[in-house]
Amino acid sequence: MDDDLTPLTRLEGKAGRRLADQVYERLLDDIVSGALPPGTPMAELDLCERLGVSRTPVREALIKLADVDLVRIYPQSGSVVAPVSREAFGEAQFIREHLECALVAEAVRYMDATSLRELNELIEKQKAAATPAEFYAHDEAFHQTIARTSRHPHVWQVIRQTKIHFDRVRHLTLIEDAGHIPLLIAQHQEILDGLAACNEAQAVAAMRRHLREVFRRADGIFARQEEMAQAEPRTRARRRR
Amino acid sequence: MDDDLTPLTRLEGKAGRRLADQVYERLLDDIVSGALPPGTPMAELDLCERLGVSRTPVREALIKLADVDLVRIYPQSGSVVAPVSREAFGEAQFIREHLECALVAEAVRYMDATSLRELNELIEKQKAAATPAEFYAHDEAFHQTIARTSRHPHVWQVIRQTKIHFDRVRHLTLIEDAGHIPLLIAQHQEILDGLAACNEAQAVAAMRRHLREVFRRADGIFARQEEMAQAEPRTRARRRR
DNA sequence: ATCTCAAAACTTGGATACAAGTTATCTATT
DNA sequence: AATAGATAACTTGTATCCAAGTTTTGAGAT
Repeated sequence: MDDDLTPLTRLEGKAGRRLADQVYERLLDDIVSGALPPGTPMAELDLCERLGVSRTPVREALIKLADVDLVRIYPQSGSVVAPVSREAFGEAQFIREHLECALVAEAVRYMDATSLRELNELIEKQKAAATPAEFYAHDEAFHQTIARTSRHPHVWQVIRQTKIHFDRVRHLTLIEDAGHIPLLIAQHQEILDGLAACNEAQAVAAMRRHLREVFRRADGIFARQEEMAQAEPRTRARRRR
Repeated sequence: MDDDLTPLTRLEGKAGRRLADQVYERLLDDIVSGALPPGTPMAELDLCERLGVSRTPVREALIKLADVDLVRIYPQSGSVVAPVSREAFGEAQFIREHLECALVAEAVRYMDATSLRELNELIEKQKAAATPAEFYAHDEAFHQTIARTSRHPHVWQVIRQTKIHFDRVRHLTLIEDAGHIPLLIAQHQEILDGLAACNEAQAVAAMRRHLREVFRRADGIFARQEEMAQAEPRTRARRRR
C-alpha cells in the first residue's frame, strides 16, 4: 500500500483567472481541510498530471504555499505538506487576538446602519447554516466585515494569512463537535451588541472572549491529535536535506 | 530621455542559494531604498539581461513582490513598481504598533541576562553607527531581538513583512534628518529600561511612544512627498488593464 | 492634419527541455 | 547474508519556447 489517496481532480471550470492562482487555492483548501494531511508528498510532476496543468502554475502555487509554511520544499529532494505545528497555531492566535481586538475597537468609531444590517444578516445566516462548512463561511464573513468597517482592510489580509495555521486545527472542532456552534453565534451577537451600542470596552471584551473560546476548543483537539500522532510511527514520504 | 537609470548590476557573488531568492532580495532592497522609484517599469526580459539570469527566477521574484504589493503586475501588459500608498503606510503602523507593544509586554516575562546584554550591545552599536543605514540595521536588530525574547519569532516575520511599506517612507526620514537619531536611541533605552525593570506598563508605553514618534516623522515626510508628486505630472511607464 | 484600422512589437502566462543534486536500488564483493 | 559502491530513478532549479493578450505605431482614407 504505497499509494496515497488522490483527492485531487482536474480543475476544469476555469474562472478565467491564472492557473497558478487556481492551483494555489485548490491546494490551500485541501491542506487546511485536512484532505491532504501533513507529510503528504507534493511532487510537482505528480500534481501536474493530477490537475492537468504544466509545472509552471503548480510550481508557483507550491512556492506560495511554502511562503506561508503550509508546504516544505527540499530542493532536489522533494516537497511535502508541512506538519501542523503548535507554535504556528499559538502565534496565529496571538496575532489574531491582538489585531482583531484592535480592529473591533476601531470599528466602534465607524459603525453605521449599513454595517449593522450587514452583520445582523450574517448572524442570521449563521443560525440558518445547515452544515459546519456553511457556518464557517458566514463566520469568516462576519469577522471580515468588522475589519472592513474599521477601515483597515489590509489588516484582515494579514489575519487571514496567519489564521491559516489556526484553521488547520479548527476545522476538526467544527466537524467533531458541531454542537457548540450556537455558543459561537451567541458570542457573535455579544460582539455586535457592543458595536451597536458604541461600547468599545464591551465589544473588545466580547471579541476576546470569543477568540479565546475558539482557541480553547481547538487547542483541546490539538492535544488529542498530538497523542494520536505519537502512537503512529508515521513513516512515509521523503525527507529533509 | 526615455531611458531610466539602471541601478541594477549583475548578481555574481551567489551565496549558493536559489537565484529567485537573490533576485527577490535585490529588487526588494532597491524598491524600499527608493533606487527603483514608484512607476519604474519592471519588464521581465529587461530585468533578465540586467541581472544576468533567465526569466524563471526573475518571474518568481516579481510574483513574490506583487504578493506584498511592492510591484503591480498587469497580465500581458506590463509590471511596475507600486506607488507608495498612504493607506498601506497607515496600516503598517497599525499592525506594528499593536503587535509590537504586545510583544514587549510578553518579553517582560522572559527577560534574562542574555537578552539584556544583547539589547545593550545593540544600543551601543546604534550610538557608534557612522551612517543612517548602519543605524537602521541595528535598529531593526533591536526590535527583532525583543520579538525573539518574547518567544514569538513568527510574529516578527509578520511585522517585518508589513513594515516594508513603512520603510519605503521611513528611509527618507533617516537621510533627510539624521539629527533625530539620538532621540530614537534614547527611546530604545527607555524601552530597555522598562524591560530590565520588569515593568510591563513602562516598557509598553515607551515602545508606543517610540513607534509613534517614528510614524509622526515619516508621516510628515510623506505629506511633503505627496505635494511634490502633485506638482509633477509623472507620465511615463506602462499602465493598467 | 486627423481619424480608422490593421499589423507589428511589446508584455506576461503556460509548457517544455535541460541541469544539478538527492535518494533509492541493485550489483559485486567480502 | 551483509555491506559498499556504482548507477539508475527520482526531485526541484533554471533556461527557453510557444501562446495569448495588450499597446504602440504607422499607413491609408477622409
